[in-house]
Amino acid sequence: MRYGSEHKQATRRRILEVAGRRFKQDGIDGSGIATVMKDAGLTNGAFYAHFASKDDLAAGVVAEQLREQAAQFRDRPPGRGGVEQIVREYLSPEHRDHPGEGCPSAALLDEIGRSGDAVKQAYTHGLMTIVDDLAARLAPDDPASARAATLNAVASLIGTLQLSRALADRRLADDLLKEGTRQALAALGIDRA
Amino acid sequence: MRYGSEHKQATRRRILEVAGRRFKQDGIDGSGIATVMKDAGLTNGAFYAHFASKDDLAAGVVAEQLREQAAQFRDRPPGRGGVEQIVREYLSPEHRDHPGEGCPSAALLDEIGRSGDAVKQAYTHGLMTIVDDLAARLAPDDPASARAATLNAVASLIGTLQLSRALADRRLADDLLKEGTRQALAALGIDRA
DNA sequence: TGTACATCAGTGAACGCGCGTTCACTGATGTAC
DNA sequence: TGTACATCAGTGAACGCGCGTTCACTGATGTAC
Repeated sequence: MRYGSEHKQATRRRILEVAGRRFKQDGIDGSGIATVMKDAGLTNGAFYAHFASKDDLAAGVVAEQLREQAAQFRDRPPGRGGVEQIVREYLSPEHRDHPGEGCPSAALLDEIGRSGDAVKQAYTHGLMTIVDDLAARLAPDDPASARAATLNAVASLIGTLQLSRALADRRLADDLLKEGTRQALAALGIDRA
Repeated sequence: MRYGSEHKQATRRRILEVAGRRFKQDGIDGSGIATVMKDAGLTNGAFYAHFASKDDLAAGVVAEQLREQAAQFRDRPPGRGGVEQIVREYLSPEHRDHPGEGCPSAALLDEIGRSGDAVKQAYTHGLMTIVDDLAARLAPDDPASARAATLNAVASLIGTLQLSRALADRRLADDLLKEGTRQALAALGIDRA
């Protein structure tokens, strides 16, 4: 079946999207290609017309997920107000309870750390784009100076969300999100009015 | 072959130990039971004389790893000085480069978040023991008051180490560890002389 | 003290299953004449 | 305008392999007599 010229790209995008959700829910190791393709409404054989290997897919997913996250962050109100909103939503119980729709870093960070160079490169580039965007909001006159502190704050957010997902005690997890929000806003120099 | 009464316990401990190293290096999903048993000098069939399932092993590994980590932390100098030492070693390039010998939280946190209740319970109990020990060092007169801030600081340490492992850029990863150390010590109220 | 037996940690083959990957094939569509 | 052909995204069966788990069996040792 031959399709229009934009059809294949659309399919590729659909695979990346459903794979992103799957990977974030079940892990990369925990997700099979046949399942991903079924989610995309296709059969397993079609996969290799779009990606060279599962590793290639993982790199593509990581890049695409961070691109989407960067775009979502850019849609927030400008300046520090937008950062405050990002932090509060990031460390919300809703985000904790829906990893499939949430941050790729929180869901996949230690698997990315164990992955090959292609995945790590894609991750590093994607994350630093987000960090630079945030630094520009926090220190518009000299974003470079805020880069290190921003990267560290991002690491804290990721660790806090992950930990809140791993705790069996709901109250403890809720308290951690609240304390994390307070500390993150303070570390970024955002004080509530 | 029948052995002395303490033999089986020793074998169980050996399996937990090698599984801990494997899991931290390759992930839980990424480690097979046959491989773990071979590492322990046994064949696959013997596994089920010690554990009910792979999940049961995972819960045991998580508990044991955190017990060991708590013991290591208790061996440090007393009070805040010990905490400073813990933070500096935790966020060292050596720790980043040897996940198999390092912190179970940093290596496994998002897999633990996806695990069943038994694993999460074991994790929560083990981690809170460590957090309470640290809080007692930081606020000997009222450890309960320091609990939330300490838990949050631990989350930050974990996220920072994980992120430094996922970055493809060595310089960036090194800088993150340094900035993370600075911020962690400040957040815990430990100022250098 | 010497012998027969019970115990049980560990062996190793086998189970069904899903994995990542390959490949001969299909068939709807765009293109050439 | 109508027909023949080339294209190529997607199908679905098959590949070898390692997974978690089961189980009949082994054989060195502790125990009973």
